[in-house]
Amino acid sequence: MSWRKEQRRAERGYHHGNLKEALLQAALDLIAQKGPAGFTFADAARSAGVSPAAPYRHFRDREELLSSIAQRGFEQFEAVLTKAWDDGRPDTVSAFERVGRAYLAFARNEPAFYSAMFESGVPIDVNPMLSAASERAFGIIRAAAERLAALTPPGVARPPALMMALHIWSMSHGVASLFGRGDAARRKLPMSAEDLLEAGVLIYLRGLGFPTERKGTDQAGAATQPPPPPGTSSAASPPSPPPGPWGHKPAT
Amino acid sequence: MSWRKEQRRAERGYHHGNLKEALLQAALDLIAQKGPAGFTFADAARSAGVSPAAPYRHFRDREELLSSIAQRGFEQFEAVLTKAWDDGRPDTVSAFERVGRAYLAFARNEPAFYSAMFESGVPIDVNPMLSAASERAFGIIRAAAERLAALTPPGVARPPALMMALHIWSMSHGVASLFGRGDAARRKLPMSAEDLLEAGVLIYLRGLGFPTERKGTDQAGAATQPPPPPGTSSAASPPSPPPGPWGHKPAT
DNA sequence: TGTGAATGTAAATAACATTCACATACCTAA
DNA sequence: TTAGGTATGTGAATGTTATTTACATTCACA
Repeated sequence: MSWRKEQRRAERGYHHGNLKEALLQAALDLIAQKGPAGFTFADAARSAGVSPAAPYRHFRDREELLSSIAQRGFEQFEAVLTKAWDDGRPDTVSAFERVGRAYLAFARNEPAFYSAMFESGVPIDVNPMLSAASERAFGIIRAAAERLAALTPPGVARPPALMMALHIWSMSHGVASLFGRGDAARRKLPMSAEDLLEAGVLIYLRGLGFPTERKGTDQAGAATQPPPPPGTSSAASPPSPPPGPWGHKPAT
Repeated sequence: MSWRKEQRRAERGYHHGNLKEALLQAALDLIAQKGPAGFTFADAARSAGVSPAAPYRHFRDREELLSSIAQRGFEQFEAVLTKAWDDGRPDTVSAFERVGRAYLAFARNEPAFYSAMFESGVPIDVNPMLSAASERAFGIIRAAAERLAALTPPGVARPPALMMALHIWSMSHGVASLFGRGDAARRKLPMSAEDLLEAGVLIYLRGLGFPTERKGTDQAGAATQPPPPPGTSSAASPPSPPPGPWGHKPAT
């Protein structure tokens, strides 16, 4: 009985009542603390106040628990991205950038989910439910890219929308993975990960022919406006340097 | 003695003679097979034909072994990138793209090193040797970005060279991590990771004002190849499609 | 050749994943 | 209401791993 943490019999009899949920939550907490590798099945059981064997009634093994967490993560991720995309309102480009920020915010706010999803070594294509959830989440990015692709100015080479989506995903994941989380593998940055990603996406979009000039702080430029050519040279003589995407706020 | 694999006493007496190297190599093989999480200290010892306690004479613990591998990985990585960069020959842009391909090739050819470096959960800033090696490797990308920054056409807003380097690194890592390796976390792609990254980098460079159809704007020797001309539209289908940024070779 | 340092071994401890026989609680059909 | 089936949790096992400790062997070298 030494494993029984704080649970009293009065509170929880022989049956836990909601063990599956409790285990998922406990695992999430443990991953947040010690990374996806550091989490142990036995620890999750301990947190939930059950014997080390109890979890096997709900998950085939440790990996299935991890896989379940990853799946939930993708579901929440999809919801977050969907909300950020907001079907392209108020305009495609600014909504697209908002998706990028939402991506990073998710990685930062839910590091446990993010690790489980992308860094836990769980194979996605083995579990159909998991890969479906992953596909749905990526579908948001892809849908946004499709809309963006339809707006690329003529006269500019345009990659397939899928490829654009993959580029954005790759850069987002790269930034999140290398610089985005506070805990593990921290690398010092002279800027915030958010600023880094935003600037990268803006440059990328400019490479696709989108006008990405910003005025003042951070409102959206309309994507349908006539292209004001990208900013004046920063090397020229700017009396008031354009507040481009690469400001220099201190990193977190 | 059951752990003694195939080693004969005649070959290796009481002392192994080169255990540290053997352990590093064994660990590398194990990581390549089963991922950085799947590798066990005991297994490495078994592979080397020594007792489970022997490795502790050479590494404080399992993590130090992993850390050593990551450090070596960064050293090899630096060498590879240095060679690819070739000090910007024959011209800065094509050399830059070659660095991108070399990045991906390293991730693909040395998945064990790459995992140890970026996905093993080893904290970089704890070990000074490790973080120094990491910095040196990134220094190559940064140096390349500096040179590139000096060439950005006037009239285009330009981010700091460091930021450019971080963008390229992020996209490279994102592509490598999400799509680059054959074994773990495989995601199906309608193109090769190499093509994906190359196209992404080209678009990014275009966003910085670089002409991606190579003409004598600022470079001495264009890249010996006819430019990957971004066709005006993906709808256009030339009779012999050039190996443009977004070709469609089947993924591996 | 003797000695200390380096290197390897064996045994022990503790934690973990996983399985299995068994215990207990819940649920439903008679 | 109750008997039995099912879901859920327990305890005790097995086998593996990380890590430590006391001890053994070999090497380098004075």
